[in-house]
Amino acid sequence: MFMLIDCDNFFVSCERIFQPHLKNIPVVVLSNNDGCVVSRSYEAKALAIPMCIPFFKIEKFFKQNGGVALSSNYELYADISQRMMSLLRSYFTKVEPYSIDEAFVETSESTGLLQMATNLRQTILQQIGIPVSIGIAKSKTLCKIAADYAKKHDKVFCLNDQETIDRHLTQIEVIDIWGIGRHLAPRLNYLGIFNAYELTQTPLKMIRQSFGVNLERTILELKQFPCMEISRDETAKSIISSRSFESEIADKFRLQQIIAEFVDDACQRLRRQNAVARGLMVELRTNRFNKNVPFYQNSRLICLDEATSNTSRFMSAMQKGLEYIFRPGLHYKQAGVMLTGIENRQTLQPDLLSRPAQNHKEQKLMAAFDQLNQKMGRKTVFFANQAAVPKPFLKRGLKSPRFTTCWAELLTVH
DNA sequence: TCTGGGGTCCTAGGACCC
DNA sequence: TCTGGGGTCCTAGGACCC
Repeated sequence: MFMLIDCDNFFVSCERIFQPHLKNIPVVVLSNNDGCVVSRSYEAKALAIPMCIPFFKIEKFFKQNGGVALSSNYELYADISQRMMSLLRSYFTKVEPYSIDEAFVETSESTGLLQMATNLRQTILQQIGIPVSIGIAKSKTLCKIAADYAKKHDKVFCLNDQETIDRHLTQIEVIDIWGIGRHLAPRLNYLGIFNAYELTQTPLKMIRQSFGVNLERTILELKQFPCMEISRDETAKSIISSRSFESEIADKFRLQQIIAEFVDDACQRLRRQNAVARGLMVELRTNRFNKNVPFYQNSRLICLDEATSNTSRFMSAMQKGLEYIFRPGLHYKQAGVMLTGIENRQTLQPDLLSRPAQNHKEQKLMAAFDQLNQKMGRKTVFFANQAAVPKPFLKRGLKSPRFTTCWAELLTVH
């Protein structure tokens, strides 16, 4: 059996751990640049604040109704998430963190699961301080449906008896099924398929032919035939670091300095996973909401001769890629980099022409680099194409302190 | 005025091989 | 007029997720 542990209103719940005065009032957390609403308390949902709405569109209404908005504090959320994942790992051997606020677990137990989940929920609430909902079923897709139901009712729900499943599936519109989005749903509706039960009654052969293997799997999962395992692959397949800017940037040098920060960030994350990457893609975008000038978006993938985690190799690749895609005169609103072709260092197939001694030296250099920055503080050492004191390019005026990851911002009790 | 930042997987099509 | 059959690998783009 699978269980899905899904945090309730995760970002808002994280903020409430250290700021109890935020309880029982409407709270939203905003995306970078305080752009869009990305997490809502139940009180905010009751005000009919939609997910992902640009904040400026509802700011006035929200504040008039006593709402509090916060900039996103990803360091805090990531730390709380890690605590929850490690708690789950202490109870289950098969744990798959699916997103920052969700994890699938697998258990060989088949009875007493509802009680187990209820206890787990209590433990997480007590030890981490986050309320969760738990769905239990024979497949991940059914777990998703069970967890959605749990969220609205008793916080823990098990879908394992065929009659209950069929009854539930008739209530679920196809758009609300995990794996069916805004493009597939209308196509299914056109064929007269509106709810999840109707979908399970559709011939698989036709689905496979017209919609591909993913939808076929989804249907099998709805019929209690698990098609997705718990993934234990800890190494990411790609690492992205990208941002929109508060205001547009036309200056190449400034842009290059900012993208260097993204490269540094992505490479640090790469090394934390004990992995190496073969390529770097750099991307630029102008403002897609500005109707007065044409939208420009371009990216370039630079492949390295050999997989590495040495930041300087990726810095050169970035500079090279930027030359291809930078157009003078344009005003850029967003930039980013992506590391691709990532492999774990342990299982890496070495290059025939590689120079082990050189690689070893580079590896030691980066280890020293990371250690210095860890011990002495961020940016103690940095690359020459980065700014010593980066000029901020993000709007984040409503951010809470990094209560758990920064000594200077610890919670103080008066 | 103001509009996020991550990820995964699959498929189609092109270039190439014998 | 008519032009095989079997592959691999890579990339771009699309669909989905949170």
